[in-house]
Amino acid sequence: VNAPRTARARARAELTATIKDVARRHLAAEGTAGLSLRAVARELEMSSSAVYRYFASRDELLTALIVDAYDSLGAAAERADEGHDPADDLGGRWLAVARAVRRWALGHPHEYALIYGSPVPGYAAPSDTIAPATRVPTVFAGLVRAAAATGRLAVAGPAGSPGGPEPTAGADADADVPGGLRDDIAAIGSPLFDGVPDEVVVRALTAWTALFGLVSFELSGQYDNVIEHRDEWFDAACRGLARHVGLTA
Amino acid sequence: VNAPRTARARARAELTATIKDVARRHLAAEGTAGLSLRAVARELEMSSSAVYRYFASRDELLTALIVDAYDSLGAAAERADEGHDPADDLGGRWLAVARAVRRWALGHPHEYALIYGSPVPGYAAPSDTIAPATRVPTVFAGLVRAAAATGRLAVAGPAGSPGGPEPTAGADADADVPGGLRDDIAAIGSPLFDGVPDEVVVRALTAWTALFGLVSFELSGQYDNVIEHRDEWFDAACRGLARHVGLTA
DNA sequence: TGTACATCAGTGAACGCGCGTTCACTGATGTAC
DNA sequence: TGTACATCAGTGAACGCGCGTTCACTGATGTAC
Repeated sequence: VNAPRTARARARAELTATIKDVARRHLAAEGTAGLSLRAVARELEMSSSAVYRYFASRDELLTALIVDAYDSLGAAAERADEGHDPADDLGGRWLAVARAVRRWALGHPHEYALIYGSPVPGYAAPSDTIAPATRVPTVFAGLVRAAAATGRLAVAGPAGSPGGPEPTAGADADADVPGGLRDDIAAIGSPLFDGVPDEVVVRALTAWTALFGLVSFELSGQYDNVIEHRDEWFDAACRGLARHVGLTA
Repeated sequence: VNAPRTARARARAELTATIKDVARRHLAAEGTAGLSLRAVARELEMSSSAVYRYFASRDELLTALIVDAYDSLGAAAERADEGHDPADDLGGRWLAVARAVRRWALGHPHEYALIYGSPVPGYAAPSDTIAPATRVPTVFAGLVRAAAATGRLAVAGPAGSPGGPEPTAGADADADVPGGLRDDIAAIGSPLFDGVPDEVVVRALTAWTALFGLVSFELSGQYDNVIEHRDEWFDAACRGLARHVGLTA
C-alpha cells in the first residue's frame, strides 16, 4: 500500500474504506442479500450515484468485501500459527489456527457467510478472490508438511504402532487412495504438500473441510439444543481431527 | 395424509402442492432471497393475492419448503441405510448414507442451501422444522449405537489394538471429554446414543459435521481447481471418517 | 509564481423495475335443515 | 331432494416501499507550461 500523494487521493482512499466499513455493518445487520448501495449512501449522507465514483457496481463492492474477508481471516490464521509456542508443537499450532478461524467466524458471521456460505445468487466471484482464499489452506498445509518433514507422519507398519497417535492407517493405506484422486493431489503440486503421503493429504483435506463444517454448523444453529458447551465441543472435535491427521504426538 | 373428501379439498391440496413445486423451481433458479410470491403466482397464472389463500405469507411458504426439504433428505438417508446389504456392514451403511446425502444435495443444491446454508435474513425457523431436521442425525446415531451394541467400538486398551481399525483412542480417551460436553452428551439422552462411550459420541458428531462440510464445500466451489475427482474424494474422505469413528472393521 | 486546461467528486432527478400485503368484491362449492 | 345460508377461492386495484443504474450538470482539485 503506497501512501497517496495528493489530498484528493487521500480522501479517495479514506472514503473507499469508509464505504466498505459501512457496507460491512449493513451486511452484518441485513445479510448478504440485503446489502444495498442506496442504504450505504444514505448512511454516509451522500447521493446514491456518488458511490459509483468508488465502486462501479454493487457486485464490485461485494467483491471488495469478499477479498477483505478472506484476507482478514487469512491474517488471523497466520497470526495464530506464527504466534504459537513452541513452534514444533504441531498439534498445538493446528488447534490455535482452528480456534482463530472459529473466533474470527463468530466475530464476523456475515463476512464468514459471504465467503463460506451459500453462493450469492447472480454473483460470480472474479479471479481476484482466488489468491486471498488460499491463505488459510496454505497455513494448514504448512503444518502437515512440517509434520511430514520431521518424520512424525512416518507411515506406520501395517499393524499400527502401539502407543503412538492414531496410526496413519498403515503402509497399505496409500493403496486406498484411488488413481484419479492421486492425480488431483499430484496436481496441487509443490510446495504445498511436498513429502506428504497421499493418504495423509486426504486426511488433511478432510480435517480442513471438517473444521469449516464445525464452524458452519455452529453458526447456522445446527448444534442448538444439542451441544451447549461450544468451546469444549470445538476443542474436543479439533483434537480428534488432529489425531486423525496424525499431528498430535 | 388422509384423502381429501370434497372436490374443493382435493383441489386445495393439489394447488398447494403445485405452488410448492413452482416455488422450488424458482428457488433453484434464483436462490433463496430471490423467491417471490408474485413470481410464483405469475407462473401459475393466478393473481398474487390468490396465493394468500394457501400460504399466509412468504415466510410460511418458505417454512413449508424447508420442512419438505428436511423430509426429502431424511427419507433418502433412511432409504440408503435400510437398503444396504448386509445390514451388519456398518461401515458400508455409513458410506451408503453419506453418499445418499451427497447425491440429494447435488440434485437439490438450493434446497440444501435452504436448510444447511447461511440463514435467510429476517427469517426465523419455526418449531415445525425441528422434527424433520433430526431424521438424518438419527440415522447416523443408529449406526453408532449398533456398532457399540455389537462390541465393535469396544474401547481399546491404552496402547491401541494392533491390526484393528483406528483404535478409538484408548481407555484414557474418555478422560479427554471435558465435563460440560459430557453433560451435553448425557442430555441428548436415550435412546440416541445408548451404550456409546462419550469419546465415540464426540467422534460421531465430528463425522456427521464433517460430512456436511464435505458437501457444503463441494457445492460452494471450495474444491474447484483443487479436487476434480469428486466421487473418489468423497468416498475416500468418508471412509476415513468411518475409520475415525470406528465403524469400519 | 501564475494562468489555462483537464480531471475528478459529488449532485439531483429520472427510468424502470419488482416486491409483500391488504381490501372489498364476485361467484362457485359445500352444508344443514 | 330442494332450498337458504355459510364458507371458501380467486380477482383486480391499490398502498407504500426500496432497489440498481444512468445522465447531464456544477464546482473543486490537480497538472503542465
